Amino acid sequence: MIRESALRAAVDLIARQGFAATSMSQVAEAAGISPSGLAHHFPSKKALLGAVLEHRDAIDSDPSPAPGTVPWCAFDHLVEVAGLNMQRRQIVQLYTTMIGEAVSPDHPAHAWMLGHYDAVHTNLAAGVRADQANGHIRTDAPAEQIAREVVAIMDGLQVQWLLDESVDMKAILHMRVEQLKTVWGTTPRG
Amino acid sequence: MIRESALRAAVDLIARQGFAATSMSQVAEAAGISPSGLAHHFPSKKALLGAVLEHRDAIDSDPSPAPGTVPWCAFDHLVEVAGLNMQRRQIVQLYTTMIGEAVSPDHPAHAWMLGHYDAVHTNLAAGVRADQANGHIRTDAPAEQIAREVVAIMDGLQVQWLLDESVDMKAILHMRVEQLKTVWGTTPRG
DNA sequence: GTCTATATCTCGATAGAC
DNA sequence: GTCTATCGAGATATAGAC
Repeated sequence: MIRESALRAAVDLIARQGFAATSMSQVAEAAGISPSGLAHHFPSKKALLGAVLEHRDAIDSDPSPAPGTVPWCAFDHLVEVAGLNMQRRQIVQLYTTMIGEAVSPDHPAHAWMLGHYDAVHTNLAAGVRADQANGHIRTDAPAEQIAREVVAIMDGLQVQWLLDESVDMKAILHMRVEQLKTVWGTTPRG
Repeated sequence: MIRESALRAAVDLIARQGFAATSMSQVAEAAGISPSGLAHHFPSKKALLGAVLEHRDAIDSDPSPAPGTVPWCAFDHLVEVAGLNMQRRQIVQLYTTMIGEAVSPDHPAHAWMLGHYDAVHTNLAAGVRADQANGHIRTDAPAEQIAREVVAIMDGLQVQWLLDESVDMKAILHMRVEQLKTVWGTTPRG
C-alpha cells in the first residue's frame, strides 16, 4: 500500500527532524511518489501528523493490567515498557521529538500531548490509590507526586538513552520502582 | 542596545515555537527592525541560535558548590534550581523545546546538548563518588544510575510543569532526594 | 549600523489531465 | 490514484545605498 509506505516515511522523517522541520516534499520523495501523490492520501500536513500520532499510539498501545489485582502492577508494567522501548529507537525518538515541539499551545499536536499525559498520569495515580484501598500501599503515600515522578523518570531517561544507547532505562526505572515498594509498601520485603 | 532586544525577541520566539519553526523575519519584526538589520548583528540563523544558547547558559549558570564538603550538596543544589525554575517559565520552555529538537544529530544545537548533559551528569555522579570517599554515602550506591535518574526527574518534571504550572517541581524532586539520603546515606536520619 | 532591493529557493496547497 | 503544472507566500542570504 502506498499510503502505508508514505506513513512509514513520515514517521521516520518526523522522528529524526521533528514535525516543523519536515516538509511534505521530503516525505513524498522518501516514499517514492510526487508531492501531489502524497497530497491525495493526506490532504494537509496536519492530516499527515494525525496519522503519524495514531500510528505511534497503536504501537504504544498500553494494555495496562487492571489495577487492584497485583500491587504496583501499573509501575511494573511501565518497567517492562521501558525495556521494550530499548528495542524500538524510532518510536522513542518520535515521542521525544513530538513532546518537545508540542509543548507550545499552538502546536497541532498539543491536544494529543495533553491527552497522553492525562492518560498516563491518571493511570499511575489510580494504581496507587487502588493499592492503598487494598492495604498494599501506605495511605500516607502521595499518589499524585509518585505518579508524576515516575512519568518524569520515564520521559527523561528516553532523552538520555537517545544520546547514549548504553543507558539502561529499564534498570534505572526498575531500581526506582523497587525503592518505592520498600518505602511506601505495607507488605514486608527482604 | 538593538542587538540585545533582538536577542530577547529570539529567546521568546524560540522558546514558544522552537528553533525550526522560528524565522529570522519573525525575530526582526518582534525586535522592531528589518530582517536585514537583524542580519547585520547575526549573519545567519545558526549564529542567532548560538547567542540564544549562550544567553540560556548564562542564566542557568550553575554555581554548584564544591563537592565533598556537605553530603549530597549537588543534589540539594538541584532542588533549589528546580524552585528557581518555577519562577522563570521562559527559560524552562526554551530549554525543553531545545532538548526536543536537538536530539537529532544534525541539529545545530546537538553539540550544545551533548555538552550540557555531560556536564550535569558528570557533576552529580562526581558528587556521589566524593561523598562515598568521605564515608557519607554507602559504597555500593550506583553513582551513575542515581545521577541519571535525578537528571531524568529534573527534565521530565519541567515538561509536566509547562503543561500544568500547579505541578510542584521542587517538592517532587525534594521528596526524591530525601529518599536517596535515607536509602544510600550512612548518616543516621530521623 | 540600518535600510531597500533582490536573488534564489522551498514551502503547502490546488486544479485539472490521464 | 497518480501525475504535471502552477499558485502565492515566506524562507535565508547577499549586495549596495545612505
